[in-house]
Amino acid sequence: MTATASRADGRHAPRKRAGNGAAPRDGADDIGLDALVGHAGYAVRRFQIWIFQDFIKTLGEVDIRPTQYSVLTVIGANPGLSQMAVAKRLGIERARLVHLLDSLEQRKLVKRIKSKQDRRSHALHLTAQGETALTKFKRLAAEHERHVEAKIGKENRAQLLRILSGFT
Amino acid sequence: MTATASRADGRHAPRKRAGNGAAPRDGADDIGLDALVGHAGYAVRRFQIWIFQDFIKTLGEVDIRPTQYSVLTVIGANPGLSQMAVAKRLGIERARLVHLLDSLEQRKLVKRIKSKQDRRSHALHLTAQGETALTKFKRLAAEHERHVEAKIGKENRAQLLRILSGFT
DNA sequence: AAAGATTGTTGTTGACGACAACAATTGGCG
DNA sequence: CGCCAATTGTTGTCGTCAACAACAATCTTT
Repeated sequence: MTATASRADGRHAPRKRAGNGAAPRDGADDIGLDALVGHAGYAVRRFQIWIFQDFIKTLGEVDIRPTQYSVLTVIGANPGLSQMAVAKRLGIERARLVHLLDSLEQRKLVKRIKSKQDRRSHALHLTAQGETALTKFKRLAAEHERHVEAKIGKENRAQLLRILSGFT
Repeated sequence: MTATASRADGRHAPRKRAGNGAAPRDGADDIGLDALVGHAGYAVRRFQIWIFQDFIKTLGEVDIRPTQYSVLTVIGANPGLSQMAVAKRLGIERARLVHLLDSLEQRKLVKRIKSKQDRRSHALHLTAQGETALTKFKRLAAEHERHVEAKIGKENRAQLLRILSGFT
């Protein structure tokens, strides 16, 4: 055999100080992402993780997660909606919404009222407690939104909302 | 009971044709999101769902998901990294990376080579098969990226990448 | 050499999306 | 009218993913 480190699989070395083939580099700081940078999905994923974590932390004192907040907001703005309508509007599976509403109803924030027009469906309403609570949630959500501004800049946040306005 | 649909909880109607209190509106088209619009997190979540679904579909023929793609890309660009380094760089739990690598190793795309410097860690490399496969994956990923451009516009995509460049 | 930290691994928990099946009810159509 | 298809809420399963906790093997520090 030749002296050139076998490589029985017969491929060219990946053009980047691949070296001996068993030398782990740690650091994790100077690692190039190369092709990964330039992928919109990757950037969006990382940002979405950050933004959700900040939301969860900022609304941690009231124990409200982003999805719960969106449900409460939609019901608050459109009382009487059916579960199907809420699910469709928010892009949530109606099966998933069942559990979300179970939780929110247990916490006395939401009521399911049996509709008389369509006895299959429920008309969703905020309770009195739910409305006052939502006011507080909105205040905390606004605080979270300010964190976003502080992170990416007021101008950039506005641009972001404009660019993604088609997905709401 | 009176004719006014009880409302024993005694609250004012939430200012929007709440009406009888048990009238579900369907449609799901003309539902106002009100406060939800204007939340960066909501727009980003919806967009992220869309973009991932397109990625999964576009790379469906090769059965590669976004996270798998990111792992392959980083390893391909930085051969010899340890699992810890990859996990830290991509913001993945090292526990999660174990399963990801199990899968990729079964498919002969990645090799775990026991390091001689630090016998706790593994040096990660693409196999020959993995390198040629990654080339194809990148071509499909570029196609996916063109879908994104078609969806939000070339200019907006560039702006998005610029705004979120701090999260890569 | 002993104590503490790191690496890979296994396991659990909980949120979440995707599906499938089901009972009750409604609506369409012959 | 009566029957069949569709809709609504519900329950359940499966797979992905983040967050922890615990552990053995190994390194590092003292």
